[in-house]
Amino acid sequence: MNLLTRNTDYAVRALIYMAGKVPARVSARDIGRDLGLPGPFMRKTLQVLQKAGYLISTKGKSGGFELAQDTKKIRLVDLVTLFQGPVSMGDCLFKKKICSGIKSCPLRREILDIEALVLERLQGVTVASLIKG
Amino acid sequence: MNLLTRNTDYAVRALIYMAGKVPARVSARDIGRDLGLPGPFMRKTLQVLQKAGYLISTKGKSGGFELAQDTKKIRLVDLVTLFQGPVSMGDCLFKKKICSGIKSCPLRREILDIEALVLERLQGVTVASLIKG
DNA sequence: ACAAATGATACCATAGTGGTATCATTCAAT
DNA sequence: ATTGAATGATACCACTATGGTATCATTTGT
Repeated sequence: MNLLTRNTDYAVRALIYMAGKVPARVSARDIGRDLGLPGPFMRKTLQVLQKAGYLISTKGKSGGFELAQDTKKIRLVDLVTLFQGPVSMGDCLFKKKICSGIKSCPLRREILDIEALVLERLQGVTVASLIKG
Repeated sequence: MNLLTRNTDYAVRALIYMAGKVPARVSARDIGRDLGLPGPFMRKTLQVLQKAGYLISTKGKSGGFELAQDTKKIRLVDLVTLFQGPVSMGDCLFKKKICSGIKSCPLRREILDIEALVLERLQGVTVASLIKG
């Protein structure tokens, strides 16, 4: 079990990296090289971040990516959601009709409780707080 | 993301089912039928529980499975571990040498904190507490 | 014109998961 | 003794998510 996938992990690391970068604009290739991560995959990840509004991209020679938002506003929970879908830890119970008759399945309630805990924690973490921490 | 896999989920449901069963001995087939779950898969799951010491199995006609332990002693965290491996949410960071230089990677610390929370909760839940709840 | 960068896809390999099938073995009932 | 019903132990299959590569088009500074 893994709370973060590589995708999310790489995104966070890239954002932290970019926050301390002057000049702001960096290419995916360079980030990949500096962080020791596969360049093409990093690029795909950055494109997702761009589409989501976290980055501004510039095409052409000497192009690249730069932060579009204050790192205080980029929450870990949103990055997880972006790359891994909504944070829900009890999907299987809904899709299958196992619990159909039982309104308050104790197992499901327990899982949802834990999910709420995790969610709360993830909401409190931002890229900025990670840099400070 | 899912905290429990089907395997674990089925195991928990089967254990709850068996706890309220008289006579104690039930066949995998019957459990599957009564819970609306695939029989052969249920059987495989029960065999894992048996090997782990949670169930006693009896072969032959009118054989089946029965609880080998007090439901108070069967913790959810142990079932998760049994079917899904140790509860650790930050594996990727260790295997890859991303964090190698940085001793106290803030992202990793955050994930480990959350992991500890989840672990604590899972340790507090038993089959017995699920039945009561 | 050219090189370097992103945009957008398509593609591939691998692993985990859910599930089925098969054969051997045991045991109760007849 | 024979038979049927059950587990023990595997082997196998299908599907999906994930990590990662490759390709072609487009943009842009030099």
